[in-house]
Amino acid sequence: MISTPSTLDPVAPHELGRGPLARAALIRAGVQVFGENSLASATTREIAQLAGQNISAIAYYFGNKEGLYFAVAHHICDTLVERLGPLLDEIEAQLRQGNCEPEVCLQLFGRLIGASLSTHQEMLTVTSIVVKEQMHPTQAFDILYEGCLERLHQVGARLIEAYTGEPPGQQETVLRFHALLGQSLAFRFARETIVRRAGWSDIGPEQVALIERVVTEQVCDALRGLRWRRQGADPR
Amino acid sequence: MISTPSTLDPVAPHELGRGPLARAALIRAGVQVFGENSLASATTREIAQLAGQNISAIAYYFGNKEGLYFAVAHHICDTLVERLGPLLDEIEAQLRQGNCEPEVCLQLFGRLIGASLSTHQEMLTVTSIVVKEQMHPTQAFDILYEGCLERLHQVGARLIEAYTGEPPGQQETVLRFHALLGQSLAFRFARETIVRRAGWSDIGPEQVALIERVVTEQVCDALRGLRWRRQGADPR
DNA sequence: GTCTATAGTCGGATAGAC
DNA sequence: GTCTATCCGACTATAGAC
Repeated sequence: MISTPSTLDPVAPHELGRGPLARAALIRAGVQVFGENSLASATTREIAQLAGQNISAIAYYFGNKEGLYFAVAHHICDTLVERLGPLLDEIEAQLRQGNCEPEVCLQLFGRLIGASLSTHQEMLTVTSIVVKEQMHPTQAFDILYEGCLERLHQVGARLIEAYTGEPPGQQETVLRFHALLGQSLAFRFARETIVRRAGWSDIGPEQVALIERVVTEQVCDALRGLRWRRQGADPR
Repeated sequence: MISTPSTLDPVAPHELGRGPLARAALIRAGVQVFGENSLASATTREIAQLAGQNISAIAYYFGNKEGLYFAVAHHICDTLVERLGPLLDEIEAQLRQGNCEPEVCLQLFGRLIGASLSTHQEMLTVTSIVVKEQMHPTQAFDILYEGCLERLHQVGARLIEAYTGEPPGQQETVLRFHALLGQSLAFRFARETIVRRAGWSDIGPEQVALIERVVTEQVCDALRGLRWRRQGADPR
């Protein structure tokens, strides 16, 4: 069980002035509270209290609750870009080189899928917000999609093309990547089901390692099967 | 876009008395409203209006809002069992027979994964409720899990065991099924992302057919790869 | 910039008539 | 069983002191 403190640790004082510091604290508390509640049912009172700020600070810095919500969406993008950006850069560099060895492609693909597995506490609440936006998109989804989801999908699809030799830009490839990524996302979107079925009390590092092995194997098998069918060459 | 009527069609009078009829109308409206909102932010006023019932009827039939929510969870179970039950029965019958041909296993598995793809309007709102329970389980998750999710997973895992010859009851097999099912669920849990990436305006029958083809192919390739590795026999 | 006080709204639940 | 009226708590947003 996660103990939810009534106030978060103060934001690390990276030489932020008191104003920006209050802003950051509110955003951090916003991630937490919007993760556990919907935009409508989250209360500014709780967010302010968790951030150790006055309620009116929300109006002052973000206009209103919705404004804070959008700021939270931007912060989530920053978090995801920070986490996935370097890997995406690396993959794009490889793709630009042109001649990407099949084994290298598979390995990069595995890392890409694996990187989407993270189950750190902050990632869990972030996931919760992203899922809500997937099911009932608001303007915040535009922020998430244009800020990180789109690029992740583009790079993933291009990696599939590089590995299988499919012509670029096919819709089918987009679907393929979405489905393969789903193998990984299932452990975040349908967390409780797998926790119960596997008899776990939590998804910790051991569990992540297990999941990663299984998912990587299945993803690679699926891609190998596709490549074999397209190129008639068994890569095993 | 889906136009949401301010009142649902009256519940088909399957010889229900007026009391049970009001009950059914409230549950149906509850699915709708709890699908679009969280338990906390859904309002009994809206549910009652959509059901064409008086607000007090909720207290009368279900005690309070939470009671209605649990009744909705039971109704979702009934819906899912109705949709998946016959297929699960068929698969279990095959498994009991013992000697299940590999091709038959794969075909059944494909149907199982495909059946989880449904994107009918009612299924979409049901999905929304299930996802919320996955991320923040309440007592309603017990109802969903014990009422249908568990059996779906058990049958799926046993089908994998029958196909690959894995020893029964391995945790790894549970993870495998969860991940493979994720390929299908991704199109319901992360609907908006694929809609945008593919440039669709909706996920209609054509789109479902495309998805089903891709997902089935990838699922079968993953299972074939596993079987080959376990049994050293290339099934192609 | 930060805080208190409060206006104005809304929703769940209940009492009690019919 | 069904309905109206209402109580009471909780919320957002704002006005304005400091």
